[in-house]
Amino acid sequence: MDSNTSASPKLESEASSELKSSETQKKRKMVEKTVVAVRIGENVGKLKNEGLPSDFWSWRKYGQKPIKGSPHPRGYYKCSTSKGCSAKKQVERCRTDASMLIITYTSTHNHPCPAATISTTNSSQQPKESESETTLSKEEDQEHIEEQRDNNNYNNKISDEGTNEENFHYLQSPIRCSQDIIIDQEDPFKLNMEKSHDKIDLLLEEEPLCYAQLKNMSASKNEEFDFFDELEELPMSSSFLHFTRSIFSDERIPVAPS
DNA sequence: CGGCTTTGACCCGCGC
DNA sequence: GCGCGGGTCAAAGCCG
Repeated sequence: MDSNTSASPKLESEASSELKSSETQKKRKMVEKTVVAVRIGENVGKLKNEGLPSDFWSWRKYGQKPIKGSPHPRGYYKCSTSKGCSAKKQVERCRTDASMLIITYTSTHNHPCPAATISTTNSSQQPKESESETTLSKEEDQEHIEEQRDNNNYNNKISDEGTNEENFHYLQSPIRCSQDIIIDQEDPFKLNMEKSHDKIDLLLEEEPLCYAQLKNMSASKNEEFDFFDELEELPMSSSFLHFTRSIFSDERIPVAPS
């Protein structure tokens, strides 16, 4: 009887909403979250979404909301690569550092990475946005370096491996780093892809590595909150991993003057 | 014409 | 029980 609100145009959707709601509710508590911090810097405004890095997937914005305590609104994106894909991500700017993007991935893709597909088709050609393995070599190298640096400088990973069933692994924030991108992430997608596509594994070959490293670090999680202090946000439990060269691979900024 | 972004409204969970 | 904040939907407009 509470459906009294027939005045609402959403009544109809309510029915379907119900389903959705139920799922949403559940998800709200148990969703897999992957938090990625990305430094955008001058890329801002250059890229599609305010410098929002485009990963392997294509996303469609379905909402935006101002977040209390944050001067910047949070954008909500759904994976538009595949119709049935329930993967989502939230993009917001770091409260303390506007040049920092905090991307939170939720749910997993139920389809192979488009980049991978392309790769499979044209192993020598890669999508612009998704950096190519070839390029990866370089970036990978850098990333590794950065990662190591991270490991060295910050063995403070916040993760409580196991604190949440979500498998969050918190990494430190890059703000201090000289590099532009930093990330953290759990890799639900990866796992998914790995299972289905071998090639994808190639693209992400370094990810698992980082992951392992991170895991290692996590073992020595000590003053993880140190970097938290820097961010002062990200109260959510998540995992900081590294992410993507993909993002700015195109516009990435040279960090080390090798 | 199709897809994407924008924006306002609605719904739900959580804290007080 | 109420209010707040966050997340999602859907219509309208814009762009390629």
